[in-house]
Amino acid sequence: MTRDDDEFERKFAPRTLPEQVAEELGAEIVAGRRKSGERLIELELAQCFGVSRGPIREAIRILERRRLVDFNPRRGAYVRPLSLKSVADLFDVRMALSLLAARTMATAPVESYIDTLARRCAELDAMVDDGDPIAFARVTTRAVRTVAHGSGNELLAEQLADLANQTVWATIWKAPLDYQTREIRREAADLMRSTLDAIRRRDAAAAVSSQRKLLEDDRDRALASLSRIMAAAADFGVFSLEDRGKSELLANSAA
Amino acid sequence: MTRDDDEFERKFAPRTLPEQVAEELGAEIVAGRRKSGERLIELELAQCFGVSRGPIREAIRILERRRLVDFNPRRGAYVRPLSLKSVADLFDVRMALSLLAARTMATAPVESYIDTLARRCAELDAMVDDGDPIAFARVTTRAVRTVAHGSGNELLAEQLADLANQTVWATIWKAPLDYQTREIRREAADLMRSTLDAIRRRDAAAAVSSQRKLLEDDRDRALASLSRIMAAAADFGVFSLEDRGKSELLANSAA
DNA sequence: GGATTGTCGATTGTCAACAATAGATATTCC
DNA sequence: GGAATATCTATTGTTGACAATCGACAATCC
Repeated sequence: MTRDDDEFERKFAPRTLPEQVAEELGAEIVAGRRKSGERLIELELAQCFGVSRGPIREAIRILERRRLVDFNPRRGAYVRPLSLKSVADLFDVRMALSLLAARTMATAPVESYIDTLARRCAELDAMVDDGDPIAFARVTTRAVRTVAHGSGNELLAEQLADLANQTVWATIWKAPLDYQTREIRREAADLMRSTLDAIRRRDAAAAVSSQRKLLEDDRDRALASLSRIMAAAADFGVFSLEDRGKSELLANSAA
Repeated sequence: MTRDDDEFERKFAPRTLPEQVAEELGAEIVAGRRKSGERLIELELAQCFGVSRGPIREAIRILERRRLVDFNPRRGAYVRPLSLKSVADLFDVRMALSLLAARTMATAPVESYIDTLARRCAELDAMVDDGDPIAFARVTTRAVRTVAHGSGNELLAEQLADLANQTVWATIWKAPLDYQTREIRREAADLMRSTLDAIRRRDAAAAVSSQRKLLEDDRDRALASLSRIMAAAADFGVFSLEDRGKSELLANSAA
C-alpha cells in the first residue's frame, strides 16, 4: 500500500520550532522581503521571531541546505543572491535526476508506485479542462516525485525532494504563465501518461524520452515566465534576481 | 601530541567544533565502531568528545546531511543502516550528475577548468606506472570534480561534492582492488584524456561516452571490491553492511 | 487475560549567559 | 598623507541549566 506523499507531508509538517522559523524566514526570502545579500543576524532574528538563538541557528542550517542562505563560520549568514542562471542550473540538475528516475523505474519499478503514478495521471487528465494552472503544476510535481520513488533509489528520491524544496520553486509555480492554456495542460498530461505506459511495458528509452519532453517544456515555460515576472517586478524592487545572461539563457533553454 | 600536529590540524582539519566532531564521529560510523542502527545520545556523545551538547547537535545535522545518521525530531538520532544497494544507488546518482557535467562542459566550458583538467590528465598519465592505486583514485576523483566545476553549474558541482563527501566513499577508495593493475590505470587515464579531448573540440556526445565508460568501470570495480571486503570482514563484524540483493546488484552493475 | 490509561525516567528542545573572534575604527609612525 | 598596528564593538561560538516530550512500565478496568 502506497501512502500519499502530500498527506504524509502535511501530517508531519513544521512541528519543531527551527522548521517553523525556516519555513517563515524562507518565505520572506523568496518573497523578496529579505533582500539579496542581506546579512542575517541571529540575535535580531531571535527577537523578531520571539525565540532564542538556538532554533534560529538550526533554521539557518536548514535554509543553507535549501540554498536560500550562504553561511560562513564565524562570519555570519547572508541571503544567497539568486540569478536566472541559478534557476536554469536547478532545472538542468533536476532533469538529469528525473531522467535517471524514469529510466530506473522503467527498468525495475517498485510496483506499488506504478498505481500511484496511474492515479496522478488520472488526476492530471481530470484537470486539463478545469483551468487551474497552479493546481495542475502541483500535481505534475507530485507525479515527478512518484517517478522518483518508483525508481527504488532512495537517495535519488531524497535528492529530488531537496531540489523541489528549494523554495525557488515557489516563485516559479506561482508564475502565472505555467500550464495556463488548455493545450499546454493537454500535452503535459499526455506526456505523463505515455511515460506511465512506457514504464508499464518496461520501455526505458520511451519513458526517458517522454519525461524529457515534459520536463524541457516545463523548464522553458518556467524560465520564460520567470524572466517576465522579473522584468515586470524589477521596477518595484520586489525580486532580487540578477539578470545577467538572461537572453543567453533563454536561447540555451530553447535548444 | 606535538605542536606540528596541532598546526596541521588547525590548518587543514575542520575549524569549527561541530565539524571536528562530525568528522570524528563519521569516521567511527564508517569504520563500523558505531553499529548500524545504534542510537546516538547527545549527552553521552558530549561527554565522550568533551564538548557541550550544542556542537554535538550540529554535528548530528551535518552527519544527517551526509546520510550517515537518521534523525527524527524528539525521537533521537540513529546510525543509518547501509546496504550494498545504497552504495550502488549512490553510484547511479553520481553517474547521472557527472554525465550532465561532462555534456555541459563540452557545450559551454568554463575555460580555466580545461587547463586544470589537462593537468589532472597529465598527473594520471604519470601515475599509471608508479603503482599507488589509492593515490590514483584520489586524482581520478579530483578530475571528476574538475569536470563538475568546468560545467559552470555551481549547484551541480556542489551536489557532486556532497556525494563525494558521503564518507561511504572512504570505504570504497580504500578498497584494495581499485585501480590496482597497470592496465586498469592505463585505461582510466586514457578515458579521462579522451574526455578532455572531446571537451576541447566541443564534442558533447564523445565527452559523455568517455566519461560514462570511465565511471561504469569505476563503479563495477568498486562494487565488486566492496562486496569482497564485506564478505571477508563479515566474520569479524567490522562492517555493518547488509548484504541483501548482493548478487543481483553485481549482475545489474555489469549490464 | 488483554487492552487502556497514568506515571516515571531518560532524552531532546529551548533558553540566557559567557567566551572568543572578525571587522571596523582610531591611533601611531613613517 | 598613507600604511601598519592597536583597540573596541558587534556578532557568533559554546556552555550548563531548565522545560517539554517520548517510550516504557505498571496499575487499572473490562
